[in-house]
Amino acid sequence: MRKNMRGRPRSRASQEAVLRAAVELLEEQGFTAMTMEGIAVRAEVSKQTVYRWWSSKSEVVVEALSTGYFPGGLPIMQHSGEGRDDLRADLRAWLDAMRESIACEADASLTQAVLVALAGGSERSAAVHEWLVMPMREALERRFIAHDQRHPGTLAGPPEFLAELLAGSLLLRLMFAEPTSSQWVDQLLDFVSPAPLRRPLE
Amino acid sequence: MRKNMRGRPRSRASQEAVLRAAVELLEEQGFTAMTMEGIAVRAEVSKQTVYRWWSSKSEVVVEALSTGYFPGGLPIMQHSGEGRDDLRADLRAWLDAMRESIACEADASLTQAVLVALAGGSERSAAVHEWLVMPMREALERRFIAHDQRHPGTLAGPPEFLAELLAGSLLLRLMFAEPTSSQWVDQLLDFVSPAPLRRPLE
Amino acid sequence: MRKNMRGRPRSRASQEAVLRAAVELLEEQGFTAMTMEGIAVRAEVSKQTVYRWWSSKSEVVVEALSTGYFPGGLPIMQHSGEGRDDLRADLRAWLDAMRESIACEADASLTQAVLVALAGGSERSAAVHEWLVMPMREALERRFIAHDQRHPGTLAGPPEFLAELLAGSLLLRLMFAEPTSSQWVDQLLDFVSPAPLRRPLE
Amino acid sequence: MRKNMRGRPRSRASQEAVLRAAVELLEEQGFTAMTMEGIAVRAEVSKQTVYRWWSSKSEVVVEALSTGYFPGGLPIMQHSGEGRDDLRADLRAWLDAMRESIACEADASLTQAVLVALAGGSERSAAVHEWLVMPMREALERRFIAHDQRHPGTLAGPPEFLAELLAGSLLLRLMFAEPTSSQWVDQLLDFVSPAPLRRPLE
DNA sequence: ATGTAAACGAGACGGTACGTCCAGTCTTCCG
DNA sequence: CGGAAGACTGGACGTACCGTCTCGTTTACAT
Repeated sequence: MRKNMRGRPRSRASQEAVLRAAVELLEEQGFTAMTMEGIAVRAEVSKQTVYRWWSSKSEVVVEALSTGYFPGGLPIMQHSGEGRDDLRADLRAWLDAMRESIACEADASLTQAVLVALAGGSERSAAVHEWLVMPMREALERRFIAHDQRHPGTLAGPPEFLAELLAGSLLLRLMFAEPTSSQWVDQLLDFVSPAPLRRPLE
Repeated sequence: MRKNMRGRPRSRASQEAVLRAAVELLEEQGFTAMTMEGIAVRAEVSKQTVYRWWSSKSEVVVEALSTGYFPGGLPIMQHSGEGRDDLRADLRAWLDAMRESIACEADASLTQAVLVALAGGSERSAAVHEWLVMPMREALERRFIAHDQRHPGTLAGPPEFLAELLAGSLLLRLMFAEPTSSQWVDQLLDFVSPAPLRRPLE
Repeated sequence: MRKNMRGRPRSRASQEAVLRAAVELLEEQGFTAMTMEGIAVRAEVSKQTVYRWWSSKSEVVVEALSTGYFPGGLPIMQHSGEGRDDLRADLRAWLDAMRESIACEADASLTQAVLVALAGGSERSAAVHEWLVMPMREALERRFIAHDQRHPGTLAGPPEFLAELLAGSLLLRLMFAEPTSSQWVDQLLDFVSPAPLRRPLE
Repeated sequence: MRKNMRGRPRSRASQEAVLRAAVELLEEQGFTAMTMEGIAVRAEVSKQTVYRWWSSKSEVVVEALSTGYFPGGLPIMQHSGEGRDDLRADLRAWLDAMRESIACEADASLTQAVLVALAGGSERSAAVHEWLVMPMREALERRFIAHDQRHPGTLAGPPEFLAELLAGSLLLRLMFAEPTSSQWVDQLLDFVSPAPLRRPLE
């Protein structure tokens, strides 16, 4: 049984041009300053075509960001490798990357843009939460769980809590462009995994 | 040396009416939907009078919130009293209050509104950070410090870190209306002060 | 020599549906308010099919009206019959019918619509003139000529002039929904044929 | 008792610029092609200012025309002068002027524009009738009455009828750009005032 | 008491973007 | 190929606020 697709099919070129334009303008002007009209002009597409597929600015932005048009994206926690399992090193690498993101104008404005995008209503709120907050939280959580399995009892608390606390703190700092010092990172590392790297020294 | 104050003095009534109107509209419509024009109408004041004293919507909102026109405000951590010093009980009380705030539509939308208000520029960002984030963080910090002085070594980490992590996590949950369970609160308590209140009982 | 007619032949059903829809919408909404899109929808025909055969709204309307889809049409002057030749009676009958048309909302708005349809350019102007003005003028003229042949010298002026003046006056009244009284009709009759029917009575 | 006029007064400059722009565009593009947006741009006025005072294109045009922004206007019947009283000469002069108007592109398109303007509704219809039809009719009527008083019994009919018939015929010819020959004018003169130039021959 | 001067209300102004509508064209599939 | 469906560009629509600008009015201090 085939599906009967009458009428001119949706133009992939237009769709992509809009999302690309949205990200460009988001970086250049920020969420509040960018306009639907501007997106259409930049994408060389009629305004009607934008409104046909997205009903608001935030919908365009959310789709653009959540389908990978975000140039780079926030740093995600990496696992150090097969044989190695150095949580402390992995965390430090990630926190350093986050430190750059916080200092980076573009990243900060993108985060703010996303926040503004969610201000409209709870539907959007959920989308943003799923796209911005959850990935960071989950990446951290997976890493913590892995570490906990290999070195039981060396974490300061349940993996999901550590993940949530860390994510919350970092996102808030990102939002307010509150820089993180290397000292702060050290303290954080000690806090999350106090034992594993200290005990050997004893 | 006297200051020469010619001309009609600023009307306190107008000033208050504007701030009151701003808060009302913030609750009713959210930050994005409310307008300077709407504020003027609601306050029964001419638009020019609003612009004479505040140059933008976010300035009005920030002043309104930071001078106490915020109806209620977020719960703040209380100290259990002179003789007593039960961190666990104080934290639980505060976390329960936060749980209600998170569930409360008005509080969540106000928090979102405030966060959005900062999206415009870094000047505002600082004001919001100072008004919204710092108070929570500092209240927690003070409490943790007090506890640490009485019961050294029983905190899971440096007071300022615990404060920041907790504040970050809670604000993020508030922002996204992510509810907190009592189970979650229990785990959090165990996490923050694992030993001090339990071990002595053993 | 046969003409080679390849492909699917033009659908008569579609053509008629379009013209019918055009007249319906003309009556319901007037010329300005009706749209090509609306015609297509009402006729249950694709927009392209409309554009394939008519290049503009006024073309559709003009064809619809000039091929008899006009419901009713303006009253036309009748000849009283073979043996009889009462110009005065015929004129009175026709003027009474026109009086009703002028009072009739639908007729007036249709006339206005047709006039508006010509506003675009001179091509259309000619078509409308031919369809709306000429018939009335010619019917009157024929009648006046017939009368003049039987009763020479009893008309107030050359037949073609009387016809033009009458048609002009009546169409203008129709256009502006300016009602005609029976008194006005009397005066008009006296004016057109002052002597022929009165003097003999003296 | 003074009238309290609060608020910034209406700008006469803007008002005039809009009406002037409307007439210019009417001549250049015709009624259908001109747009509210175009009027605003041409008048160097914001679109909102146009809509503040006129709710539609036809309102602007009608006001522009009825307050004298019409460049020239249709020719009006003149009285030949104090001592003289030559209706025939006056009529001939006016009909010659009308002949030029009919041939003139600008005049014809203006007349058509006015017609289109009235198509919207009966409110406008009345305004147009008052501005376009009545003046012509009344000027003719006044002249006929004057002539009738001096030379009773020399007119082909009641002054008001002659006026209406003439106006109707001429306006319809103007509308459809149907030219008038000098021969036609002669016949018309004979028709309107059969006696004055005929009787001497008797 | 009488200026003088700033704050006030009212509201018009030039703008910008909104979100909708329709004109025409183009692209795809079906009969 | 004709026709139905419907996406496309383009541009005007009428509205909502923006932030600025006159106005006439009010209110307090300074003569």
